[in-house]
Amino acid sequence: MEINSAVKALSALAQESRLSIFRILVQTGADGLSAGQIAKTLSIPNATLSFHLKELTHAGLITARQESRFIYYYANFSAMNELLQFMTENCCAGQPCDVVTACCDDKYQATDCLPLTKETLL
Amino acid sequence: MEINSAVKALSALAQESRLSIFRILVQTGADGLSAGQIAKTLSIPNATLSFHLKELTHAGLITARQESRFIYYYANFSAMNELLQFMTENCCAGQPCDVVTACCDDKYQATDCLPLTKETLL
DNA sequence: TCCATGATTCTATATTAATGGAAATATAGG
DNA sequence: CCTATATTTCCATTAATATAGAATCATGGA
Repeated sequence: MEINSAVKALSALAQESRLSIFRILVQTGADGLSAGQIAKTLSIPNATLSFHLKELTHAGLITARQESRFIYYYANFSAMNELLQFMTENCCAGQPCDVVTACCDDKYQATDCLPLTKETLL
Repeated sequence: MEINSAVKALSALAQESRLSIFRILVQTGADGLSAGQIAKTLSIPNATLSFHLKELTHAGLITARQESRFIYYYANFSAMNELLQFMTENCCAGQPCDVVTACCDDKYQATDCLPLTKETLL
């Protein structure tokens, strides 16, 4: 990841409404939520929400999928992981710790650190 | 962590100079760098750097330590970890993965996931 | 005390972003 | 085709942030 993409992503998240939107999408997972559901949940006027969704989309943090009249938005987990990795890259010059950042993305989970779920916890 | 702190931290990082400053401090670790060293490394005018250092400090992401005429700045790793955790909290409603975010902080490393360093790798 | 060095504050200018009502667009069902 | 619903775009207002030269403050050595 290059710094410009990271700045775009961080700018997108550096706003209360957008951070809230992103977090509920992270918590919702792959199915996502429609714009209307988000607007209702967070009590944000439609026009304002639309503006914020565009910002998050342009930053690559969320993706949209149309289903009939509804547009479902869902978090882009690999974008999030790339951002986390970028922020913590080469932490402490590699010593005495390595950085571990992973969320919902096989690519990261498999190579760096297996997540501790109820299933994998022995 | 509450959302206002997270927004402050993200706003602080959502700027190219500040993100660069933060990253080299993350990479430098506990010793940190003096304002002058940072200014020289990143070719940022003193007044501008001072402004950005204040922003990062107010956001809680870095801390300063005076040593004679020099002021050393260093990353606040627990603030960073709190932020990472806030962003990924309750990811996918806890299924099918758990979130792992940790950097240079025993509290996080010990409980969630041991870092894979040359020493701990087997 | 005087000077050099490191860092911050002051200040003015320039740039960018947030907000939400109203109008426009798109889809689906009757 | 007409209407209801879902969402976006347009727009004007308001507010916040970035930049860096010059002045100021703080520390330590001669």
